[in-house]
Amino acid sequence: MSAANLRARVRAEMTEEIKTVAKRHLATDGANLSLRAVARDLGMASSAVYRYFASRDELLTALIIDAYDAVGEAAERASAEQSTPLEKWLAAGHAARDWALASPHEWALIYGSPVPGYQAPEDTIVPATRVMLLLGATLTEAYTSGVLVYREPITGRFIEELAPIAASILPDLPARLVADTIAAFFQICGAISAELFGQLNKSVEEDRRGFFDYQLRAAAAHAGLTG
Amino acid sequence: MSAANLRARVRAEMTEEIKTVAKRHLATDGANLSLRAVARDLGMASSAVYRYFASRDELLTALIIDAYDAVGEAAERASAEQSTPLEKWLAAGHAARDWALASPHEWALIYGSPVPGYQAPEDTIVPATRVMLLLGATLTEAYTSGVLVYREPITGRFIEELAPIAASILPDLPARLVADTIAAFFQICGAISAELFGQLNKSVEEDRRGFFDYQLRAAAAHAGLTG
DNA sequence: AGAAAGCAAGAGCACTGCTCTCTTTATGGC
DNA sequence: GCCATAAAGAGAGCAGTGCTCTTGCTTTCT
Repeated sequence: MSAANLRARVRAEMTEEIKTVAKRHLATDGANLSLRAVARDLGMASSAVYRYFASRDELLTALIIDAYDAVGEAAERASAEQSTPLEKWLAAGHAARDWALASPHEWALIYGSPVPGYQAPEDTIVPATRVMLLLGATLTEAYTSGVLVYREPITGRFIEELAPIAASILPDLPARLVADTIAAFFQICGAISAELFGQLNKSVEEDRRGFFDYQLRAAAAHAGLTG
Repeated sequence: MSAANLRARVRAEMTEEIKTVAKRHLATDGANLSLRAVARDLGMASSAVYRYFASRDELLTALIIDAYDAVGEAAERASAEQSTPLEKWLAAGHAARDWALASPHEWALIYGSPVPGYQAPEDTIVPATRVMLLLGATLTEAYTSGVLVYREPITGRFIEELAPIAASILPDLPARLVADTIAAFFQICGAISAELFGQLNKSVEEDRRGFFDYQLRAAAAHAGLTG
């Protein structure tokens, strides 16, 4: 083992350990993560943590990236186990919801209100689009295979704005379906956040999964995916 | 003026003044409201504020109630100016979005992630449902007047759970349309939050209103309201 | 008028993010 | 193998936070 790599490896392990403890704190104590408390749990001085993360915001950013990746991977994995586009769509949505229910504070970190003065850095936007791209890919598969009933193109300034970006990210999908992908993603996030943040106060308690499924299918149907 | 009422009136004015300053701080400094900073702005000791609000959470709760009322009133006012159900629906949605764009931090307070250990008290749930009830009333009008094309009832455990509450809140609406009302409300909140919290990173910049309108109409159409 | 209640101020506690200085330890060139 | 250098940790300290407690003062009620 080259001695030169030892420092770097120890540093990487320490960084990971800080994130792990921070996630545990997030899960138990909620969103107001205390750097000092994390340091205390690790048996080190709070100032030492600053050797790894320049600020509390930087630690949060790292956690946000991990969270995006975690939901993304959960959705992709669940989706991959299915065969038809609608099944993939539903599996992805339910996987995202399951992940959110299991890690509510991490969900709040990424899809709740941004932390006080926090400004999302560039590093976060790529992992952030992972779930949305999965939905888009599912629609693409349905569209190209003819399973999806495509109504007609729509017009509007937002469609013109969207078209160039759409062509580079989801090249085989008409602009309307790209708009539908984004809208569906927002709808799904909205449904999950609403459930998680207590918006459906007692109106549905037992079969929240069923209600979410209804909304998931509605979003799919609006894009023409009825399976 | 009875001297007995003087105290109460002064107290009410002071309470209002604290809320006003707190809202100003919220608008400029973001969500991490500092009670001490508010007190400083009012030229009083921080401990004096505790005569009016038992804790920071209680102040936040008061601001949350005001915010719910403000969106609710904006939506109701805009809706009342229209004549057809679809027009009312769209007006309510756009009014909510306009309010959110004008008061992003207050929107975050009510529809973003709940503050750390914050648990919504009972006082907030009535004003919180105001916008949703408006959507439900609009659908009721469309349904009873025959403008709405009602497909067929659906089944599901969540519908059974919903039915009794639905009957007491929106008595003239079939359970399916109550579910659609809630789903539409979640979708609209999701669309607004996503736009506000930066989820549509540069994909749509100029015509965000148009994209929101598309989503609003999609939610209406799913309930059978095409106007 | 006197007792009771309401209000404001200040000090203080325990906590936070963050910076600075000081000491120890590991690394890389000679 | 030695030694300057860079990295890492520890501790003190600053300015800020929510909240409590005690101390006075003022208004209200009896």
